[in-house]
Amino acid sequence: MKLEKELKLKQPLASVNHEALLSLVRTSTLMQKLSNRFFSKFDLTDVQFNILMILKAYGAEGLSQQKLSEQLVVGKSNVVGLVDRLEKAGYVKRTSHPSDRRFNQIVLAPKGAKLEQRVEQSYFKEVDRMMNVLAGTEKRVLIHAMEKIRQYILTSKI
Amino acid sequence: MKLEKELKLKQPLASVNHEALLSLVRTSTLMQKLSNRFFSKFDLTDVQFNILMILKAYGAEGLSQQKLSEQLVVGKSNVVGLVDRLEKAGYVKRTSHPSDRRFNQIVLAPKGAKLEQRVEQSYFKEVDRMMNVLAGTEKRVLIHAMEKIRQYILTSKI
DNA sequence: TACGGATAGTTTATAGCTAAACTGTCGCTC
DNA sequence: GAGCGACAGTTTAGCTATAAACTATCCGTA
Repeated sequence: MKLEKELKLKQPLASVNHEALLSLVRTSTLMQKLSNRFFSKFDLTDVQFNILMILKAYGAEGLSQQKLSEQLVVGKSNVVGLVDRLEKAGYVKRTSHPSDRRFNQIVLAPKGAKLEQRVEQSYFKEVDRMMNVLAGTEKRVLIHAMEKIRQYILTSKI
Repeated sequence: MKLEKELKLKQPLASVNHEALLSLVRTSTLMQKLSNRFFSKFDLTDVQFNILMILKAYGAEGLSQQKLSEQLVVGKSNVVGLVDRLEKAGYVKRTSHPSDRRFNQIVLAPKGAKLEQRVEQSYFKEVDRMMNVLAGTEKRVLIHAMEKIRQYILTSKI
C-alpha cells in the first residue's frame, strides 16, 4: 500500500526525501513489531535473543557489560537491567572477574545456549522469507544506500 | 563502513538477507538516535513532534486519542501518557467531547503550534541533508523495497 | 604509601512501548 | 425502562532506552 494511505495522512508528503525517510522508519517499526511477535513465542524479546547470539559467539570467556553495551550500541546503564532479567531467567551467568573486580563476566548458561539453538533456525528461516520479497539488485541497492546514510550520520555529528 | 565491522561481529554475516535486514535495522536505529539528539534541542522527542504535526493538520476539531493511536500506530494505552506529558507542557489541550463523553478531543494549543512552526523548517532541512546522500534512483528503489517488505509483513500475520 | 584519575557497574528519574484487565459511557434491543 | 454489548480511555506490570549522579575498584605517580 502507498505510504500516505497507510499512515492515513491528511496532507500528501512534501518531498521524496521525506517519503523515503518515513518509508524506512515505518518499515523498520513494523519489522520490530513482527520480530517481537515472533520472539514472544519463546518468551524472549528481540534484544534478549540478540544478546544470546552475541554471547554464543564469545563462548566460555564471555564479555564484560561494557563490551556488551558497545556491541548492542546502548548505554551501559541499560545493560544492567538486561543482564539482570536474563540472569534471573537462568539464560546467562554473571560472575566477577577474578583479577579485576571492576568487571563482570557475562557468559551464556547451558539453558540459554539450548534456547538460542532452538530459536536460531526458526529465526533465519523467517528472515529469509521476509527478505526474499526483494530482488537481488534491490538488496544490494538497499545495503549500499543504508551504508551511505549511516556514513552521513556517523560523520555529521560524532 | 562495512556493517560487520561497524557491529564488531565476531563472525561474518551468514547471508545477504540477514545483512540487508541488519543494515536496515541498524540504520533506522541510528536515525532514531540522531533524530532524538535533534529534537532534544527543543525539549521534544521525535514522537512528540510527530504528534504536534498530526494535530496541526487536524486544526480546531482535533482528534480523539483513539484516532491518534491509529495515526501513530501505537496502542491506545500508550497515548494516555503521551498526551499527559504534552498537556502538562502546555502544548495540547484535552477536552471531553461535548455530546459523547467517551471521547477526548485533543487539539493543538497555541504554545504547541508556535513550537511546531519553529521546529518544522529546521526538521525538513535536516531530512533533506540526510536523504540527499542518496541518488534519485536509490530513493525510488528504497521506497519501493520498503513497500514490498511492509506488504509482506501486513499480509503475513494480520 | 597515599592520592587522584580513569574505568566498570549501579541507581534514579524520565520517556516510550506492549498486553491485559478495568471503568465509564453510549445505544440498541427486549 | 433495564440490561447488555461495543467502544474510549485508564491503570498496571513489564521491557527497552536515555542521561546524570553515584560507588567501587584499580593503577600510576608523586
